[in-house]
Order: sequence, then structure tokens, then C-alpha cells
Amino acid sequence: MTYLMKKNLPRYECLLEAAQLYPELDPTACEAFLHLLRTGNDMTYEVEAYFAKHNLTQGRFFVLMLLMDKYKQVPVARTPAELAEVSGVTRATMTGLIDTLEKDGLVTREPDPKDHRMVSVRITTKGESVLKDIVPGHLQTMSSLMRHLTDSERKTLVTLLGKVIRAVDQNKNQKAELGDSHITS
Amino acid sequence: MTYLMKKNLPRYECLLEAAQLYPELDPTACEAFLHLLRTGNDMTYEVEAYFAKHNLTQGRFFVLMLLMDKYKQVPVARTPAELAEVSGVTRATMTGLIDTLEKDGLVTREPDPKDHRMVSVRITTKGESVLKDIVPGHLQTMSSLMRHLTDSERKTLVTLLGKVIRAVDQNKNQKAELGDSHITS
DNA sequence: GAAAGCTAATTAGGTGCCTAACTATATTCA
DNA sequence: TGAATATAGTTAGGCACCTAATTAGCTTTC
Repeated sequence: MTYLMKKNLPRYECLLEAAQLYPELDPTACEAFLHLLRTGNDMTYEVEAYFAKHNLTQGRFFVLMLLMDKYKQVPVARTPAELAEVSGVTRATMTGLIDTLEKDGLVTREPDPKDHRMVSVRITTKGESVLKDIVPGHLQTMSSLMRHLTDSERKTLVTLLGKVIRAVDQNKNQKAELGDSHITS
Repeated sequence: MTYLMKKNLPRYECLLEAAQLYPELDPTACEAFLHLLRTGNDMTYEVEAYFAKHNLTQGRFFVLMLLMDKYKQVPVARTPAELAEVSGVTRATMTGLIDTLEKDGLVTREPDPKDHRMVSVRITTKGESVLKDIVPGHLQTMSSLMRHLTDSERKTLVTLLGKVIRAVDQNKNQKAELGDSHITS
């Protein structure tokens, strides 16, 4: 995640110069790309720093959130496999996250009475109270980071980012198809 | 880095509902924030996947780049401390990155003749040729990810991201000041 | 109803990142 | 000059992530 110059992004004029060395370099694409990566990095860093103060990480926080019903604000039990799937990490990683949360007394693990392969993960009252303490500040961080953008700028940003996400997804699908054809061929 | 739902970002309507539970939730800020974090994640993943094919990571790639003169395209020697500073990682981390690069024969370490505490890191010809192979594809990845944006949209994006980066920097400086007062008080 | 195969969770081993502690060398200054 | 301090690099130990291998329990099928 440390892809960029710590201090300054390259100025556009520098990219124009660099483009003379590398014919593949598209200056406006490169500039937008670097700004985006940098912003994502900075924001992630900011968010992790906030969670670290409460002895959490983004990953562990997200697991806790998933263990609360989104609407009713009531605990819901979930399996590690579900949590991994929704979080986008492997099951092995989820085992590690749950280990840490359990050690800190924020979640419990119980065997599933029906299917003994499965485990039921549940948030504890301590876990709930940690969430209650943390969520408001996290929401304030979000607002704070976006404070220089007007509502309409935020909308524009979301639209533009949507186009980038679309490109990423298309690349991913394309690779998946290539992968499939590789298998079936 | 797995902060978000793997599949879908929350829809704006859902955020409006959630805002009734959490008074601190600013729906447009939250939406923009989540999109940004998600886009950054996805792009990082894409870039890492490309580097992985060549047995590199973003961090190692960046170190190699720093060992070439930006304009003259000629090797330059640097100390681990310099590399760490510019890359934005700790010196300990840089030691690890250099270890791996050295093991793969992409850089060398030589003791500095003047100051025996220091080490001089240099890219090898093998390292140079790896860079030559990799850079064009990386630049193409950048263009590809930005392909759905027009030039003017890219400019707009950069402007909007600049405002977010400004907010991050301001928060950081503010914290640094608080930290100082804490020490001096 | 037992063997073969699937699925859930974990363990083992590796990487990149961190902080804190350590080693060795240089510098400062009483 | 020699003790205190600063600096460069590394080592030690921890966390979150990964892939691959393992263990245990379910399901299918002959």
C-alpha cells in the first residue's frame, strides 16, 4: 500500500515529460490513477488509526458490524464462512480475525447443534458496547474527510468512481473468462 | 483493507435509512467515502495482481523505480533510509524489502566507504531489465482503469480528490499539533 | 451401510507491514 | 579525550493477509 511518493504526487508537467520516455504513458490517466490510489491510501490510514485507538482494525470492526442486524440493531449469529464471504477475505483469515475478537471477549464461538462442522459466531454485550462507542466517531471521520466537498461534488465523485469501478469489474470478468477457457480448453 | 462489502456498496436509500439510527451519519459523505475506499481497494488489488505475475509487489517495484534516475534512466545508489523516507515505510520494512530484492538478484548492498553505518543500495542489470519488462504493462493498467473517463472527467476527479487529500492533511497536522502540545505541556 | 467425495473450519508456512529493542558507528561537548 | 547522544541498519516479535494442507463431519451412491 505504499505505492506513491510519501509527500507529493507528481505534477502533471512531470508526467508530460515522462510520457516522452514511455509511449504507453497516458498523462491524464496516470494523474487520475495516482491521485486515486493516494487518496485511498491516505483514507485507509486515517481510518485504521482511528480504529487502532480502540484496539480494533477495519477487518475486526467490519466483522462486529456484520454480527449486528442492520435494521433491528440486534445480535445475529453467523458462521465464519458467511463472514469471510461477505468481508471478502479467505476463511483462514476469518479464523484469525475471530480468534483475536474472541480473545478480547468481543465475540463467542459455539458449535452448531445441527451440523457439527459449523460454528456459530455471536457478538457479546461487550462487543456491542465497543461498537456503540466506536461507530459515531467513525461516521464523523467520514464526514470530516468529505467536508471540503459540496453535496453536488460528492455526487459527481460517486459517479466518476462508478466508472472506474466498472472498468475494474470488466477487467476482472475478462480475466475470469480467460481463466475458464484455459480450464475448458 | 477489506473494509467493504465484497459485492455491492450500500445504496444511497439504505444510507438514508441508516441515518435515522445514527444521527452522525451524513449520507452523501458516507456514500462518497465508501466509494472512494472501495475504488482504492479494487485498484490496489488489480495493481498487485499485475506485479505478482512478475514476482514483485508494489513496494518492491517502487524501490526499483527509485534506484533509477527519473530523467536520465541511469542507476542511482541510495541508502535504505532514503528509500524508506521516500516510499513512506519504516526503515525496518525497507530492510525486509531490500532483503527480498537482493535475494532475487535485483539489487545489491555495499557498505559506504565514508560512513560505515551506511549502506549503498544499487539496482543490478537484472533489476533494470525486470523494470523494462514491467513498466509498460503497468502504464497500460493505469490507462485501462481510467478508460471510461473523458479527459475532462479525469481533471474533475483530480480536483475533487485534491479536496479530500487536503482534508486528510489538515486532520493529520491538527493531530500532530495536539501531540506536540501533549509533549510540551 | 461403507467408500468416495464434498464442505466447514483450522493449522502450517510465507509475505509485508508495524513498533520497539538492539548493534555498531559517528558526533558533540564538558 | 571520553561519556553522552544521535544516527543507520538490523533483529525480534506481532498482526492481517494469503495459499495449501489437514481434520472432522455430512452426503451420496452403489
